[in-house]
Amino acid sequence: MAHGVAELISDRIDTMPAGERRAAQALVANYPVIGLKTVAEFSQAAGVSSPTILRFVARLGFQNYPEFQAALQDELAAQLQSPASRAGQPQPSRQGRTPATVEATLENIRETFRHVSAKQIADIVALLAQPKADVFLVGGRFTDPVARYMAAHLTIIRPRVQHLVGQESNWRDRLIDMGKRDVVMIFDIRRYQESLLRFAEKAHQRGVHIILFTDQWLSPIARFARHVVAGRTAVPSPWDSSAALFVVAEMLIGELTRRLESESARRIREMENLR
Amino acid sequence: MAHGVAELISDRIDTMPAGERRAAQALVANYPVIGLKTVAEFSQAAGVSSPTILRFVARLGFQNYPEFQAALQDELAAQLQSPASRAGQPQPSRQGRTPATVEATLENIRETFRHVSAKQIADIVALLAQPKADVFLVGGRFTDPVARYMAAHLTIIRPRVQHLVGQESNWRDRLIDMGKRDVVMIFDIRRYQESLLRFAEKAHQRGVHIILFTDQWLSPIARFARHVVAGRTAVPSPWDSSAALFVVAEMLIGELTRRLESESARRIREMENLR
DNA sequence: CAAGCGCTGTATCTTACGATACGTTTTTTA
DNA sequence: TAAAAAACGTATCGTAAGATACAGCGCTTG
Repeated sequence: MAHGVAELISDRIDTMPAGERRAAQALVANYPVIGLKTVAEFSQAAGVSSPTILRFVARLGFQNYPEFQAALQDELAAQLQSPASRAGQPQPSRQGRTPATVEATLENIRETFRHVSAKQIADIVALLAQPKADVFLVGGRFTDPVARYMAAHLTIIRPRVQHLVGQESNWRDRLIDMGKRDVVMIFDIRRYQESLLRFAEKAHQRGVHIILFTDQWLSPIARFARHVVAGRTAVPSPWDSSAALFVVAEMLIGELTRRLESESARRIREMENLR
Repeated sequence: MAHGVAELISDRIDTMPAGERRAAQALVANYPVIGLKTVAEFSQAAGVSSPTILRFVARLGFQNYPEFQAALQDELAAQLQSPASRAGQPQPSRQGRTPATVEATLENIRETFRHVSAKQIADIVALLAQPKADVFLVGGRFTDPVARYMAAHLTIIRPRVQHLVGQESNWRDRLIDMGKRDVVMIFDIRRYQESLLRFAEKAHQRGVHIILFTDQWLSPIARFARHVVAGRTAVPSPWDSSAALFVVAEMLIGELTRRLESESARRIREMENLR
């Protein structure tokens, strides 16, 4: 039983009363910096009183607060001196602690962006920046939340954003509103959904710009798409990972916000006023 | 002229008298841990007297010793969050190709998992693995899609999963179904939503296990939560990033699936038959 | 070599930080 | 449901830690 403070906490957090557990969680969330501050600051960050902090460190086995801080400092000193934490080398220690799926996800994100060119990003952002274009978003069974996430942000920085929800028939009815200068963003990873393919084909026939977010094996919708972003989805798990597409979505939101800076800033200000 | 303390020192060390220079060297030698200790300890380690230490920090431009320590702590907090900036040098390799927000997101994910213990994951998975427990998910303005994503998967591998949608009043009506052995998963990052807090408080009063997914500054809901997962959300963008929480969600889904392997496999097979 | 200036340490003071006693509220158990 | 136990926060206290005044010493310079 090593005496790393963090390990002490995860060992004993179950036996702690509510207030002390809050202290523990606050410390873990910003480990270890909060513990180096004064009791008053620590207690405020954790939302409890000073005595609760002191009872917390006492429960961890320390005689007093300075002793607790000394332990954190020693730990920190050891950590900063070990060359392992330098460079970008993968930490040997905590491999196995982090599930393999997370490691794979990180690599998926990196690999995804290796295959997305700056020009492609610029082109997509340019499409989305057109103020007169209507923008529609739709996704599949597991990817629709990503579409929803993107829609939630887009709605704020520009007008005419619609997330298509519910049944396929609902989407189809919206086709009537789509024209040549409009944009549809479709999220579709395997197993690819027939309904999305049918919808994409009809949208394509109306001349809409289709931006497809799919996996590396490319949904058949790629056939109709103006832009295709292929995210890596494979992880050692029964499920595919949509994390790479999620990060792509966030990145596009950020880039578009920058591009529309002046206009969206004004728009956001107006929104605040309406509250 | 950034005010990194280390840079300040190397800038001004030449203009310092002998005693203060010894202080500077001692600090640089075990940077920054010595500076976090008391003036007395610092002075002893440097082999000078206390007032010399105080004159030293005054020369660096700090009004008093606590202010100096606060600067070190802030620096440390920033450093621990993005080891990329370790040596102080900017990233050499892939600048320009990958947007900075993506790099930050990758680091956020890594850092998030650095603060999540294996035990905590196991505990949460154990809660979610109870077949008789009802599981509810709810999120805020931008995080609700993450809750939805998780719900979409959970629904498949276990029964009694419900995503709470729509108005706050809708959620409240579901409180009636929640009991001591049930679980509520809440996603809440700043700006924290009052409505979620109110809901969490009432759920807590009913004895429900609350699992909170928040940012590193901890939503006030942490007060009521049995488990708190603090994801890093800061990116160089006007928006916060929920990607780390998204990856946490995927990881939990994967772990739970493994845990429920036999049962969920049977369940999935039955589902296939129903198509 | 002597005089002046500046740096440093000792001693003292003051503040604010950690510790604790106690009353109130909450939770648990009979 | 009531009684007992535990936990939490408020208010207060003692002390340790940072700040300062001042004297001694060394170093530089004329």
